[in-house]
Amino acid sequence: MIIAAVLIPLPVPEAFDYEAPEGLTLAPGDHVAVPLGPRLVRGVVSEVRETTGSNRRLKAVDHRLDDPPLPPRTLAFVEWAARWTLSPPGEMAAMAVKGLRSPPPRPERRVRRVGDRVPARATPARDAVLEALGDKAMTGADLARAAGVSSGVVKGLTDEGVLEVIEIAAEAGFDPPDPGHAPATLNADQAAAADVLAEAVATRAFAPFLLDGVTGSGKTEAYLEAMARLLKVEPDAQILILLPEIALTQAVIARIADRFGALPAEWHSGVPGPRRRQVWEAVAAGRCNIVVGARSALFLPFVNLRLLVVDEEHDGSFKQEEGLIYHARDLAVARARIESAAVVLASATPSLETLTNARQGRYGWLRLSARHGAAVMPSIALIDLRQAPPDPQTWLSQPLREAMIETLGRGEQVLLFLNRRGYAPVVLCRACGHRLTAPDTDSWLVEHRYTGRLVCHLTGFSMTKPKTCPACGAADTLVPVGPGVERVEEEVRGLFPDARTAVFSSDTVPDGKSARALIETMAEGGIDILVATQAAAKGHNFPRLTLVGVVDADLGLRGGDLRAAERTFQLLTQATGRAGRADRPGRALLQTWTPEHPVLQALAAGDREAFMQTEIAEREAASLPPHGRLAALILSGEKAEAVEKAAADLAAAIPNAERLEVYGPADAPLALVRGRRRKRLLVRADRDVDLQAFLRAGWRG
DNA sequence: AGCACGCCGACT
DNA sequence: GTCGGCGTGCTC
Repeated sequence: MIIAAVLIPLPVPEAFDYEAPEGLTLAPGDHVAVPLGPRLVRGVVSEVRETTGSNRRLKAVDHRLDDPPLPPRTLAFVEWAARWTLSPPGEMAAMAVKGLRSPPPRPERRVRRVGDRVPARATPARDAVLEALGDKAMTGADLARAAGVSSGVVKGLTDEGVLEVIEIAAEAGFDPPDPGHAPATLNADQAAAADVLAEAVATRAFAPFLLDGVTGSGKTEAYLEAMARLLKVEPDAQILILLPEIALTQAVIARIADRFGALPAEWHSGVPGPRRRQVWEAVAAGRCNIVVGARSALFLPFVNLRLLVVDEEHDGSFKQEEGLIYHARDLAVARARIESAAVVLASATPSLETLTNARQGRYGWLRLSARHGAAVMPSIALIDLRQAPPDPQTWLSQPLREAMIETLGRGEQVLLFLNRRGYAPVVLCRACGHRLTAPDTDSWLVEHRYTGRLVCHLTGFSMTKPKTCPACGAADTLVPVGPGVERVEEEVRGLFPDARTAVFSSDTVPDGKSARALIETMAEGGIDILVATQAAAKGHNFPRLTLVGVVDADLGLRGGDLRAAERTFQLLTQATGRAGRADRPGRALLQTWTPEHPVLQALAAGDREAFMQTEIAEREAASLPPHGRLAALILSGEKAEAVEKAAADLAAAIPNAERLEVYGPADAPLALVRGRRRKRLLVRADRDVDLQAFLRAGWRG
């Protein structure tokens, strides 16, 4: 009997076995419909094997589906990723075939002339239609518009048999890229990096790289050149470029279109379903060479994947934290290994993990030192707020204000960076000290003045600001505490009433279109002072921007997160890197209450290496990642005591084995979400311990 | 994830 | 006396 193991989109730990019915030949990667309880579900065959007699009665596969099968290496990657992330393999497989959920785009209906048939009765309107159409094929609507008549005339001619309707498959849009279309001139560093990459790709062996270069050093040109060389020799090669956010895809797509004279495929949650199917099928058929996408593009069915690029590899958005939990940067490296491909992790501020891999020689290290063109790195200085405190209820110190005056006086632009949306992060009652929080969640309500509401940034809950304190009932005692971008903008308007100011945050710029509009206005000099969150920190070039003021450089350093220092360093490097990109020197001023902090010292000195060294040494001393492994187990439930007990029982049940410790339970970072109490355990293990295997065994036992 | 079975309140 | 609430548990 032939048995097919089938991955089903269920939270079960393994594939289900089904009997392959007589006459149905199945292979791994095939899509099948299988009976599950009372219904039929879609699944992917992961394995086919022969057995003699079974100890268990198996149901039979119902039928095979007509979709292009998952290529063997894609399937291998899916199964590996499920094991690595401790996820149900069927759910990983479902993620890889998500693109097949919608039908392909509807074919376009066009009309054309049937032979030389003429209408029985000619009218001026009909003549105009036939004139406008000629021997082309057009959509009915276009034709009516071109002829200046109503669509009824076209329909009449069609009904009479003078015109016929034909269906044309919607534009597939996967033109082959032309590696020679518009080659860029590279500097020595870029050329060297492209050389190494191109050679590595040509060997068809797994080859991971860190592409390390400051903002503006031309990382993109370097990897585009490597892509061009690959495509020149192997026009069938496939390349995947992963970006941390959808907002960045348009810029990269434009660069690729310029360089290769053809649009790459785009893949992320914003792409409509029918188009997704088209891309999926084209990738599976090898008809599509370049894909630009967000993390889920990692699961596309490439058949000849030769190069992966993870741009801004340090970016936290690569980590998917809802539903299936995975880190796209880590999985990209795994996929490259399985595909025997090259993978490039590109960043101006690499993650400690990647930097450690480069230092220890596991990854090739490609360094781009020069900033492209004549621009120099901005000079960075700290403003010690203890020496120059802002006035009460204001946030800009005297030195920063003076620098703004100078900059504006030269007709240049200022960016004030504060990674905090809204007007004020906290609302307090002056009478009783009560802090307003969202219902069933212990996160603060953030005041937003533009919308006049109090908003929970975690759940999206919002309410109008109450007149009286919900705790003590006092009237008009609720006061905003601390600054958000809106409040800084208010201060700026007071200080510089004649300057044109704008706020850039996910509230003022909710979608890609408005973001592009605001970025364009800024780039053209239509804004003097931009107050922005991290939404504006990356990837944009403002030629007249010469001063970046960081309102609260200490913000990210509070709280005991493992990566707080690293993230702050990366974010502030990005933000300060906005200053002075063209021919004008830029400078950055960081307001801080703790100028002695190593992160701020390293930023001021422009010494990434020193900071990373210290940080790596600290992690090493504590055997924390990347020198050890760390897993967080979060338990949540309605009743606080029950969750606490379960967490304590679990902690006690985990043996404190050799080279492995359990910390906690303690309150999880979001201790109360939607009425559910959350507790967290941390499991730390040495680097060579198979933490996944340990955890997998743990929750079965 | 569905969709079952399984024990306790208001209805033809 | 039944219809139905959603609480556990299984699906090859």
